[in-house]
Amino acid sequence: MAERLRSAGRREQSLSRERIIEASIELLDSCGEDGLTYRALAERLATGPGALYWHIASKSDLLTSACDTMVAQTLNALAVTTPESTIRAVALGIFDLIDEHPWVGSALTRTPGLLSIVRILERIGQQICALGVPDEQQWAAVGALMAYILGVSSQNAANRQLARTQGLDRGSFLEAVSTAWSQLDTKQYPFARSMAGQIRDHDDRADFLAGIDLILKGIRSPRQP
Amino acid sequence: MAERLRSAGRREQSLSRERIIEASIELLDSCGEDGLTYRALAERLATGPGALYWHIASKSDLLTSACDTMVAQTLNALAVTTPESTIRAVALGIFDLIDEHPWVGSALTRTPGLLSIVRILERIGQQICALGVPDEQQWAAVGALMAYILGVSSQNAANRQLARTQGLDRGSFLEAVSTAWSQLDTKQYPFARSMAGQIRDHDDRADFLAGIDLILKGIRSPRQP
DNA sequence: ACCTGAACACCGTTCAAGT
DNA sequence: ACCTGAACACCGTTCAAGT
Repeated sequence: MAERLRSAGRREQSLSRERIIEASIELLDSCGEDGLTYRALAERLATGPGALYWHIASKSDLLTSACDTMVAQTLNALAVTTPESTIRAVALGIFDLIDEHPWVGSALTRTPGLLSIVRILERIGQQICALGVPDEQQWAAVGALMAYILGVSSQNAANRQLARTQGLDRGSFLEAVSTAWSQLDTKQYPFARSMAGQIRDHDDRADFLAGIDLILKGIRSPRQP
Repeated sequence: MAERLRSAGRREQSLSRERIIEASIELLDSCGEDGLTYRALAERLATGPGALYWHIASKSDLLTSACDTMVAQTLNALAVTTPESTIRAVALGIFDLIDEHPWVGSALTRTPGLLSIVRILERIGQQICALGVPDEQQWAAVGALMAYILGVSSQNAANRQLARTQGLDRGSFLEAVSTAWSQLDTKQYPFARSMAGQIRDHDDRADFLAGIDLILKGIRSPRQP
């Protein structure tokens, strides 16, 4: 990646890839995923939509880059300690990132091969190696953790977004889900019904970590008997 | 400007929710997620876009219903045997469903609270109960499995879609990813580099099942020492 | 009740024309 | 090299008007 001049002291910044991505993140945070349009972005940057195409290849490029900026920031802020607690820290870091910026979740799950994905995978992979997991089991271990982290985080983000769409806060939303589940047919949905109560009071973050520990336990435990 | 040459196929059945969903599934399968538009759907059904709104509330409703139809079909086709092998069967059933119909993956992960999600959760939950998992661990166990199944399946579907976008078959796509990873910076990405070789030859389905077994192992193993 | 199709209010993206 | 803004080819959705 060729570096450009970093003398950013100018008062009126001219358009640049960085500035566009920065404005995109602001727009995504304030208006959600649907709020990011070239027209709104152009207005915010006091330019025309066509100008953006000089710096950004497409909307997908824009979303991907914005997402990668956030992920890189998050990962850089983490301290590295023991392997297992580092894995937990990475997991929680991504969970919180997506919780606060739901659009990161969909960007992350929609486009594979993303640099962001490799960044996260690398962090976790190094810890899996440090744990002494045999070579041939490393891929499965990292794959399971990646899928779980991205899967739960995105699901959580989607939940919040759905709640916001319906104008509910977290409590009322869970209450509504709980009620809906408790009214399911007893014969067809006994398990979902039995979970209805737990849904209402559960702590997303704690449950998320419990799942991570479950997978770590599977990774740690001896080979299948 | 373009004259309509297509003699609209006569409509033998009158419009109905079921017929619209059926046609949507055909369209989604043949043209992908972006191929489902009200205009294309209306043409296929020899009607106008407005007519569809009499039966379907919105596009989101349409996608959700199409997704639910597929999931219900898939789950109904599964035989129930022992708890663990039933969980594996559900997991593989969803994996294959999403592999063959990638749009199901994004519909499933985008909209939570979906009936489809409850259907899958119920099937898995019943098996978790049958395994004798203590009440207070059931939610974490089911949550981990759900997240893993939906996460990996959707990631896999996204990969295939990306490959198709670039006009590559599965082999060439994995080859490309493998090459990209092997060219990453050694200092920054040692783990991803070391996985580059394995990526090329790996079997998605086998890896997916390996992850399921990893989680099942975690569920089975005794409480944290 | 159900269908029609034009119209509305948007999109992402392109491109001749400017500086 | 970089920016402008009108224009193109689409969207989902609505609605007066038909049967």
